[in-house]
Order: sequence, then C-alpha cells, then structure tokens
Amino acid sequence: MSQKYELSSSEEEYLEAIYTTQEGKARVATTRELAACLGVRDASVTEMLKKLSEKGLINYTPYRGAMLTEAGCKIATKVKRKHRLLERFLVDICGIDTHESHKQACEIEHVISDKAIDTLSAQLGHPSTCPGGSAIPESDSEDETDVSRLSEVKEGSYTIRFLTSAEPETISRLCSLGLIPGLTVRVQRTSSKGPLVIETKDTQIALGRDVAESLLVSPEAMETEGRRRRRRRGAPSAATPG
Amino acid sequence: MSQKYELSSSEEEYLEAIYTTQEGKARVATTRELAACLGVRDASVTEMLKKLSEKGLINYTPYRGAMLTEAGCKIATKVKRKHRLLERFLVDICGIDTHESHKQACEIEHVISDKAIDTLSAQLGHPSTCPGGSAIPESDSEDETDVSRLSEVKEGSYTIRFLTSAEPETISRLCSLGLIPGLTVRVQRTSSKGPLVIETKDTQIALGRDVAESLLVSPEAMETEGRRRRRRRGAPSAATPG
DNA sequence: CGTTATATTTAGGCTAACCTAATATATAAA
DNA sequence: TTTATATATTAGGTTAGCCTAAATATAACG
Repeated sequence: MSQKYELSSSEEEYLEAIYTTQEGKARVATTRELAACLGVRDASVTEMLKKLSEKGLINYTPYRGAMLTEAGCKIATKVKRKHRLLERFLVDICGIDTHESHKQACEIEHVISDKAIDTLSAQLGHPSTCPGGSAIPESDSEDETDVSRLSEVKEGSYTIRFLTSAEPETISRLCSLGLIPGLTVRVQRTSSKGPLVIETKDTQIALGRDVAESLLVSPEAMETEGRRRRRRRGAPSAATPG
Repeated sequence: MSQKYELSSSEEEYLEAIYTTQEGKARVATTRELAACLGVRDASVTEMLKKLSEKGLINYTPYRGAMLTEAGCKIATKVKRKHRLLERFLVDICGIDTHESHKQACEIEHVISDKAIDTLSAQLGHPSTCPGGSAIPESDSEDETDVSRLSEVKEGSYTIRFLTSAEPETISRLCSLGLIPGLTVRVQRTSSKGPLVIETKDTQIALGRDVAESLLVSPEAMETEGRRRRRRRGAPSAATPG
C-alpha cells in the first residue's frame, strides 16, 4: 500500500534531516532547525515541507513544525542507513577523512540501490555504528545469511560451508572423514543428547555434539518465505495521530 | 588557464560522453551522437556544447561537432576512470547487475573524490578493465598495493581487503565467520588440493578453494588510517551525528 | 493586555537543465 | 546547380530548488 514515490535527492535529504532532528525523542522538527541542518534558508524549508506533507511523508502544521509519518520514517531510515554505511565504507575502506566522507555520503546515499548497500553492509561485517558513533539502522529486507552449526539444525539436507574449530585436530579429523565444504549431508536424527547421525552419499556417520559444532552448514536450497522478520527499527517514533 | 572549474554533474556527463564517442579515434563527436548517448534532445546538447566551449573544455564548431581540449580530456578521463572502477566495484563487490551498475556509476562518479577512488582501486587490486571489458584509465597519482586472491597466496599473514563474489550468500557466510575486511589471517597450508586452512586469532577455519577465491587479501597488515579506526568501532560518542 | 522580538510563511525572482517547435545549415541525389 | 533530406541551432517555455524581502503568526515581557 505504501506506493513507490520517486523521490528527488532533495526530498530525501529533507526527510533525513527531519529524522536526524527528531532522532530518539519524538518531537517535531522546526523550520529553523532544518534550515540550519541543511544549510538552506527558512523559506526553502517551508516550501519543501508543504510538498512532503502533500505526499503524505510528514505531518506538517504551519508555524508548528514537522514530524515524519510512518511512510516518511521508513524512507528516512533507509536513507540514513545508507548514509552511515557509506561513511563507514568511505572512512574504513577508502581512507577518507570524516568531513569529506560525510559530504560524499550525502550524495551517494540518494543514488546507491538497496541491494548494493545491503551487500556492502555484509562486506563490512554489518557494522552497527557510523564513524561518528551513531547507530546504523537495520535493513528492512531479509538477511540472506542462513548459516548455522550442524549441532543445532533439525532433520533435513544441508550443505557444509565451513569447518571451524579452535583445535586443528578437529579439522583434520573432519577432513579425513570427507566432511569438507561443499558436501551435502542429510541429518537423520536430532535427539537432544548423544551423537548426531548424518548420512552422506552412501555412508552413515555419527558425530559427537562438540564436533558437530565445528561444522557450519546451510540448508539445501529451498525457499521458505519470510522467516526471520522480527527485527526492530531503531528509529524515531513515527507519529500518525488519530 | 586550465583551472579548478567547479563542474556540475551534467557538464561532466557531457565531457564523458564526448570522450566515449571519440575514444581511440580522434574524430569529432556530433550533436546527434551525443544526444543519443545521453538520452536528451539535440537542442540540449547544443546548449551544453556552447557552455563547455566557453569554458575551454572542448573545441566546438557549430554544425560540425565537438572535440575535447587537453583540459577537457583530462577531466573526462578522470571521470571515465571513476565510472569504470565504480562499475567494477558495484558488480564484483556489491553483486549488482550490469545495467544497474552503469546507472549507479553514472551518478556516483560525479561525487566520489579522487582520493576515495584511488584507494578503492588499490583495494580492488587495480583492475584494468570494467565489467564490460573497456580499459580503465590510470590515475595520475598511483600508489602501490599488492592485492591477490586468498586461493593463490603462499603461507603467511594477510589482511583481508574485500570479499568478492557473485553470490550474496557466500559473502554472508564469510561475514558470519568474521572474515571481513581489515581482519588479519594466517594461511597455514596450501596444498594444491582440498580446503585451505587459515587461522585467525583463536580459530582455525577450512575454506573451500572456490570460497577462498572470493577473498581479496594483501600481505601482512599495512596500517592505514581506516583500519586502525575500524578496530575501535563503536566506542566514540556522537560528536557529529552522521 | 498590548508591545516587542523571534520564527515562519508568502510573494516574487533566478538559474540549470531540460523540453518543443521553428528555422538554418550541410549533404546527397537528381 | 538545384532540391530533398538529414542534421543542428535558435527561440521560447517548464520545473525544481534555491534565493531575498515583505508580511504575518507566535511567544515573551513589562
């Protein structure tokens, strides 16, 4: 139902400024604050507030101030996320100083796609804060990571992704069993205690729980829609009174 | 006389189009070609050609066509370099398809700084071509970094620069293992077959060859500004909210 | 409660980069 | 050489996002 508005860079920039201004506290953003934040004149802000209000992205009461609607907050959060991730990227990876990184992030954020930024986030190890220390909002799209330890999965088919262990022995032992990344195995029984029984092509193997912990696996490709979507937005409260 | 014009994105875009049109051969670019290339009307091109001519960036003869001056060529080359490196980055690292990567590169190229792009180029191992196969012009200020794929290195310590893979899954998995840019790992064994065993602080991990190919690393840790900062991530307070 | 100070909005302009339609030039064909 | 066709330019219009200056609303004070 939230329709896909094509927002201009400027419109996004204003939404982001409102987001920043009311971050945390759920108060309205004033024309003055926004003008200062954006480096434009008050009159320009008023103009834009009217437009954003018409688009249903903010609740705007003349002479009183503006507040993001739920729709507006969603967009602002997304943009802010991009901004902060880009800062992280520009500072950590590209070695840019913080002032420059802010400036550049301000522009790139309106251009880079959701998909690109999500992948980039993954690349950076899903950092939780920007270089200035502010929290990076989470993505509203599914995180495709679906790796778990063999010791924790239910019955079914899985592909071995990695062997990870503090002890070198364990790894060589697993390797000698033929349990190497890429192999598909079938988990047979998962009693809460005792060894785990898995089946490879033609062999059955029983693994101790501790050893099974060293095996990172992902489910054999089967599409399960919308599993993990219980994330919270770390955003200012969207006010939709009435 | 050539100097520090603040060029708009549009102006740069036109210079780049002229560059592309006359790439290699030293012929003029016609209004028509440029209009087609840029997706605008002929009249718009004429307008811009006059402006660029006044700025000394092209030689323009009405009804005949345009050609880059030395100053214009320098700028165009720089922009084109950014464009192609960004495409490489968006495709290889961010997993974006080529059409989208072109579109996004077209915008980011006017915004990202020379310094940022040079560092990014180093991070990517100074690729010589864009995903479409066209050559990436060199920077006028090169620095040297030695980046290779984890699957190809000898025993020793390396710093992870980037995860590159067509599949987002692979990236997610690497991340869930803590294998993210900035981390230093020690390569333990490099038998020509079987998994590659690497060691991080306290863990051993076996990686399949194919996965190891997705990891761009450089020998030992070079202390760069960004990397130092990355380790202290999350600590500082919000002096400058992103 | 009226007066003053501050914040906000309205009114009217400007510019860059597009557009369409009309006109001018160049080129190829007769 | 003349004409038809393709290409380029000019003239004039539109829009977004900014601006300044003037008008108006709200808040703060004596």
